[in-house]
Amino acid sequence: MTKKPIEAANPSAVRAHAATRASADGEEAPTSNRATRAAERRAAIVEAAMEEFIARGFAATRLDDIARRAGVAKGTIYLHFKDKESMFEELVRIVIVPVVARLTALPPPTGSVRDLIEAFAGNFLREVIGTRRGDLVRLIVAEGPRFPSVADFYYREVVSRGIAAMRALIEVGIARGEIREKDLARYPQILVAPAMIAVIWQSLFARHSPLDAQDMLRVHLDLIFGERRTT
Amino acid sequence: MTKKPIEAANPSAVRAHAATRASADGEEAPTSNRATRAAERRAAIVEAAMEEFIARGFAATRLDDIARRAGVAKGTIYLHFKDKESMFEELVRIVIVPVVARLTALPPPTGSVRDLIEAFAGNFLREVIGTRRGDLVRLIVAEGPRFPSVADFYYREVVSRGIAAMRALIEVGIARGEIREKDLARYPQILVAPAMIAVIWQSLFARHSPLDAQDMLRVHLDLIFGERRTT
DNA sequence: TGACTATGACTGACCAGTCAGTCATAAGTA
DNA sequence: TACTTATGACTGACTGGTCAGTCATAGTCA
Repeated sequence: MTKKPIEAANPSAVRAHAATRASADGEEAPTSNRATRAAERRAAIVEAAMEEFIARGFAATRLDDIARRAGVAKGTIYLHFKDKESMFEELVRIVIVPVVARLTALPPPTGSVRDLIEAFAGNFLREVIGTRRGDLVRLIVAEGPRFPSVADFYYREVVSRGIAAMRALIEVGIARGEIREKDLARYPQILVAPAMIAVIWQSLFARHSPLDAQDMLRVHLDLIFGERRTT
Repeated sequence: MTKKPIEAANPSAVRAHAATRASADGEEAPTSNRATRAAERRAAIVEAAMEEFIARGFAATRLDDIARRAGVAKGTIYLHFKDKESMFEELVRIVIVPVVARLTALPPPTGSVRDLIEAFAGNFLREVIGTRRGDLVRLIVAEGPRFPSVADFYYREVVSRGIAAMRALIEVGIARGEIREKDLARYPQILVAPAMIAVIWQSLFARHSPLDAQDMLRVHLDLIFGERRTT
């Protein structure tokens, strides 16, 4: 059943193997510690899986491709993840959580609400819009209906928190007289909408007509807070 | 190769056949005209395909399922469409075109810019948000990167036209003094963003927390045009 | 050496696309 | 009109290829 003779007669298999290891990434030092190695491989798999899922979507992604890209055999994937589905679900968690953590680590509440929101938007711009992470958001929108657990997770960890945080900020803004439109507190989605549109625009239409997300967000904040004094 | 004897001995084949025809849809009158029949079937296939593609995405949709849902044999699909991919592409065209046609058939330009935009938003709300068509938009966002032709079509027929139309309206609004924020004309996306968010929200998060899209759009227009006199 | 980790050939399920055959209807004929 | 022949729309069993997941074997570390 196995092809031992052929393999024995074909040392290139070993060479190819070693080559894969070495060439997968230029940096990979042969870390001795076992746990470290495992963690590195897991990270490589996650990275590769994200690339593939973003590029092809869940159903069309082949585990063979993920394995090849990660410089790992297919079986290895199954040492880290139960199956394709749970790999996708874990992947989303693994990638989203640190982003949320970084974004919610807001600077101390100094200055105006507008400054606060501007700082937040700046982070979002840097961390999400036009990055691999932005593509992940699009992927969640795409696969959400087929992965209720992913949609639930995303709603719970990102959307509901984000909405709540924005609502709190808006309420402060209204109390301080920075924001006129009182009903805005009922729809924090309006505050966030252009940022989401920017994310989607960058992955779908950037090559038709590029979008200056930063400038657009500025205009949007002008709309909400009134024109800014030209600082 | 053929199973003539078996079929001859098995009249159920004929019965099954007739049954399929009759039971496919309760309404199907035995239209006599051949061309009419063909058109009906094509429509049934398109309808079924849309349901399946929306529910499962392109890659995970089985043509067998589309055929069953349309009450048609798989082979029949290939009489109408070249293959799965071009079926998907044509499908998007077939469904999008009439919607655009209806939405761009604007009422005569009476009244304020705000009234115009409100009428448009009302149509959009009725025609797209929370409907099967809205799900199709989500599907385009999802599959766009893998179907450049679909993304291109959508950009050309829907996005660029929509943006241009909105920009024109905004410019009139600015000229007439209805809209303060002059820079808005540079980013008509901001005007449209909450509507898009509503579409996506309804397909992903409606069950977590329903969204009153109509009210939200009203608030957003208040933001742009200023509070409305309580008519 | 013994336990743990990694490999990749293999299996079986699944599915897009095909095509030989059927049959309702249209066209032709008397 | 009534009867025969031609057409092509429609069917669904079948094929070839693909791919998730398995597992016997090989390699590695402590």
